[in-house]
Amino acid sequence: MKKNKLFDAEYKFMDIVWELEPINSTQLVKVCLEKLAWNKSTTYTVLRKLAQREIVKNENTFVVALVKREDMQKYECNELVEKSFNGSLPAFITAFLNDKTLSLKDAEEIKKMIEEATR
Amino acid sequence: MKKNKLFDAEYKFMDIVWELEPINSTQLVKVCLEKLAWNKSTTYTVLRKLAQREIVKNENTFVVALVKREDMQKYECNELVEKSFNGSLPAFITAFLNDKTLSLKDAEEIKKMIEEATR
DNA sequence: AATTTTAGTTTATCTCAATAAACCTCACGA
DNA sequence: TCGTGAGGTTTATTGAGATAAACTAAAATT
Repeated sequence: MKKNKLFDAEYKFMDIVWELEPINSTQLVKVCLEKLAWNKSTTYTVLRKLAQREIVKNENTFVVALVKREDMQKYECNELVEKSFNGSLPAFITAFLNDKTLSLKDAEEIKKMIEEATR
Repeated sequence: MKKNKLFDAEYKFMDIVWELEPINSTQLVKVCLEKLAWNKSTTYTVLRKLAQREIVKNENTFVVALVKREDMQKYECNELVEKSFNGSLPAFITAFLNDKTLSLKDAEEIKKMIEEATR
């Protein structure tokens, strides 16, 4: 199992951590109950597993992400583009844009990014 | 479970089907043995499950994908961008390009796609 | 001091993905 | 006719994700 791969439940959990970190574990239990309908033990189990995988840390009852949202997003992007598109961003964009239209704003923004990333 | 979601093993199987379709099922068993080290029954099991989910069909011993590679890629793109980037292609590209450089060729290609998709 | 709360762990259960052995039927060739 | 191969299915097992009840110890509160 790849270290950074998050299963659906774990992703939902991390969404909460990323939004509220640093957060006291008892408070986290309350939020997970409210947002995910998880009982206390579920939360502690997921927390312990993710801590073992060094995705979060739980120190002095405070929970902090070791892998930040941006890092996880980057990982996911790369995994998908590598797996399904041979590492080709143009191929990804082709698939994504199929049948879609872009707003002028998004188009300008993307063009700017492309300029800046072009060597 | 979402109909189009492919687990790792299923994805590997579909890679083979997409590449070789239409393919006779006994031949498919041989290829899966060679490429994935699967025994015959594993292949027939995965095949049956995917047929039940209408991702492939197996008619008169010939196996054909009902969901083509392009369709699956499109689905995966959309799922990821929706799940992690609120549907925003620019946000996806920001995460993907982090620290990366693009070749001139890729940059031109992307710009062209962006122009064509802009309303 | 007794009780409650906090902050966990251990143990358990269910579902299902991943893989495959054993079994089955039919058709064809020796 | 018998054996083999094709083309499957049934039954089984293991691992792991998802969830949580029961248990535990320490700290805080009454």
